[in-house]
Amino acid sequence: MQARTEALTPAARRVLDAAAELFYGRGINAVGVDLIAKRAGVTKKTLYERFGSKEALVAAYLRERDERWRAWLTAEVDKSPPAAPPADRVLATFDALAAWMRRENPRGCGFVNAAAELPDAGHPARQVIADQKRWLRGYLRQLCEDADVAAPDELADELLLLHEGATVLYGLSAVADPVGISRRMALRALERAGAV
Amino acid sequence: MQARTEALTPAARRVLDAAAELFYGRGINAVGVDLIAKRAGVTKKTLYERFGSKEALVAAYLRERDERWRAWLTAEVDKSPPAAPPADRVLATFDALAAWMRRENPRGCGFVNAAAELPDAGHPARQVIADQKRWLRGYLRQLCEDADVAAPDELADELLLLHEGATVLYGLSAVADPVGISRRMALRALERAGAV
DNA sequence: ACTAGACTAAACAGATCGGTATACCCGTCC
DNA sequence: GGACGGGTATACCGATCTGTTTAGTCTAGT
Repeated sequence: MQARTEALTPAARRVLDAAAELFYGRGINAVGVDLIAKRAGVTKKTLYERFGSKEALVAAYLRERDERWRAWLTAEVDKSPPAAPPADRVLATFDALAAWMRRENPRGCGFVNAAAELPDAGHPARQVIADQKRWLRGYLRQLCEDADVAAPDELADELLLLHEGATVLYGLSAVADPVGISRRMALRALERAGAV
Repeated sequence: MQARTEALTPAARRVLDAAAELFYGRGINAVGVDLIAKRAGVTKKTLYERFGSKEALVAAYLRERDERWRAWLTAEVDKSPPAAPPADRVLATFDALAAWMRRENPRGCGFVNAAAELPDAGHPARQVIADQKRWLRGYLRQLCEDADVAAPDELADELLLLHEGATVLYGLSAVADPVGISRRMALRALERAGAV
């Protein structure tokens, strides 16, 4: 019922994989549990025994997506050489974002898309979405502090806004290289804050 | 069938109003035509005679929302006194955005939300969404040119990204004053471009 | 050998989906 | 006064929605 990401049964694993692909690719409300079960090679009974409800499955999908994104982002940031200036780590978040978009985010941020489809404040997925954005802002703020900028809170807000703006424009194919634009603006913000 | 905004039948007018409120408030896929017809005090027959299909109704909803936004934005920008520096007109777009969000965009950009729900590239609404973003970028670019900045295209990209970033963060309630953050960054970008 | 857990197969609710059909009412314009 | 357009009311279509039920199989651990 709880279905933590660790220790999923094989069938539950396939359900979550199928759900992730379908929810992200077609939208949450446009995908029924029958289709998910079929794609996973699983009966609805199993799906409901493992996840309890569609709502909970949606939340599990977002939770795992969040975990993957955090792991990817921190790993990419930690690749920058220790000798490099700490501001490079901030810029690395934009390079990580660009690669992430190319690889698994062509339709824009899964969390923003989910929020668009789930207006009900009581939906369990809303909590996951809020956590995701809060974590990212906290992470950016920490990087700013490490770079010894004057006002880390303000800069973190700006960087978060640049991340989100780039992601949504990427999904809309409205401009050629939204992440490049964001990175350029982030660099200027860092310079202004005396971090580079 | 085409249902242009001008010259709508009284019943069609009520249908479009009801559809706008429901589509924006609950999401497009979560709202059925039966509910829209009921809310409008209209039969489904009338709805289908006026709009032809749900797809077309969705497109009409977005088209009208776009018209309202354009009218609002240009009117607000044109309020800035003619004697003021042209860069003020660029900043005025952020003040207009802030007021718009407060008044009728609490759930974020209706176009971004719609795009999240309509992955099918052939959906008639996709065209409306693309047009909306293209128009906004063109408008921002024109304001930049009027302000005699060095690279109006680059600046327009940046401003568009700030608009979108602010809108999505507003919808997620992730930071306190996203439009304020955007406006602040826009001002710096204008200064750097020599427009102020 | 027994059992608990993970699973399949298939039918069944009751509601709602987008869309269509039939039949009728009423005001306006010619 | 007759045609016509805009509208109502109601029923229907097949498909799909989330979720449940009954019945039974297979496998791993003790």
